[in-house]
Amino acid sequence: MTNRSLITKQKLLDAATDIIMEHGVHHLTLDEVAKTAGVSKGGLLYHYPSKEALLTAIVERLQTEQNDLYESLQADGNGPVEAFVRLFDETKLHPERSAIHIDAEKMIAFLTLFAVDQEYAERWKHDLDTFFAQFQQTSDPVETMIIRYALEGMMLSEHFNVGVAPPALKQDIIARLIERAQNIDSGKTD
Amino acid sequence: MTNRSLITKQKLLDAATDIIMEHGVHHLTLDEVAKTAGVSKGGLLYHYPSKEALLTAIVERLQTEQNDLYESLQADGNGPVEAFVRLFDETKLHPERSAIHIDAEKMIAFLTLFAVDQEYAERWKHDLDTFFAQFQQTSDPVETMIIRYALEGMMLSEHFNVGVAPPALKQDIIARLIERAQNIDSGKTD
DNA sequence: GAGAACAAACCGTCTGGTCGGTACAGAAAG
DNA sequence: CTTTCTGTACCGACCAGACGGTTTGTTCTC
Repeated sequence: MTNRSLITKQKLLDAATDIIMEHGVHHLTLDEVAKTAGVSKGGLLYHYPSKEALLTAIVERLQTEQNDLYESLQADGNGPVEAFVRLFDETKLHPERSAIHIDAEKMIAFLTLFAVDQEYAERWKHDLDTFFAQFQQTSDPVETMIIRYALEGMMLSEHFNVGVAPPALKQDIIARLIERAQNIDSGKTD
Repeated sequence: MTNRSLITKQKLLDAATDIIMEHGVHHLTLDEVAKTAGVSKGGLLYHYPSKEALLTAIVERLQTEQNDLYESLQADGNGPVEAFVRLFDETKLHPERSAIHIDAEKMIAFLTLFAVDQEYAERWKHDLDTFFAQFQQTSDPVETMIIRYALEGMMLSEHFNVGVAPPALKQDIIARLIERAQNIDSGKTD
């Protein structure tokens, strides 16, 4: 795996992610990905021998990026629940770390792939299950799950631009979620 | 529109919804819908002259079903926010009203269609925006939005069966959401 | 029997994937 | 130093199947 090869692969994954985000999976064709990445179709299939391999690579990159960010947020002193909340507002908090930043929109790409084919969901189900299992071990599992669900619903709404909250309200929502997350992390049962 | 025709149309919409729910949009082909509904492809296209017409009909049915249920919940004495929460737990609350019941899973079909093609989202964006606008007019817009987002995130999780809460925990979550919804509807600012 | 409701063969396009070939960088050979 | 060889990276024409939609014909209902 030379450096050149690695760059091309990144370009392809970026292109594919962009297409999903901007136009929806329906437009995610091999020709379109290759064109967007500035690579020929043959070049694409040289690196990712099938569409499924490409999709797998997308999700795997999202997975590791998110995990890295989550761990760095915890290393910064955030509790597990608060770190999760800040995952969704990372852009504004640490713009300098944008290289490893996976924003809420990218996670949508994840969910979108799931929606297209249920079999996809099965493949990463275990990883996600173990990740979310910790949220049932906090000082207030009910509130923790509400926070988690709220964040996921929020990014859903934002992505499809349906019934979105005005920026000011959104800030208040995040603030309240962070406040509650801190309470949970510090063991207060409210 | 004879009675026979109406039954066939319902069968087709049911089949299409089922396919989306169980296998994902990728498997939603005209042949598959026709086969599942026990109708020929020609029969399908007689009623819905294009795939887009079929998809439109699906979403429109979901829209009206949900609106009907929401209004009947409000007529039962639930406040606007509480009614929205109960929308997601309707099966257990009013099993006898299952005919007009639109459960969380069906709403996923909605979102799934959006995921496939962003252009789809535009078509119903206005309707949804006006529906959700009322949630910013409650006694506690921040909490109202959190409740709404939480419910949407919850059905997302349930549908993809990813990191789902055990039944007992889920009950507690719904209970707490209803409690808060009642507070909001009754004007308590917490 | 007339129109509505449906069946089934058929067609054109789109798209995932194949395949033979090219460009080029470096190693090996002379 | 020049030539030859080799493997990586990439190109683009082409193919086969899938899928949306058409057309033509048949059956059911009134």
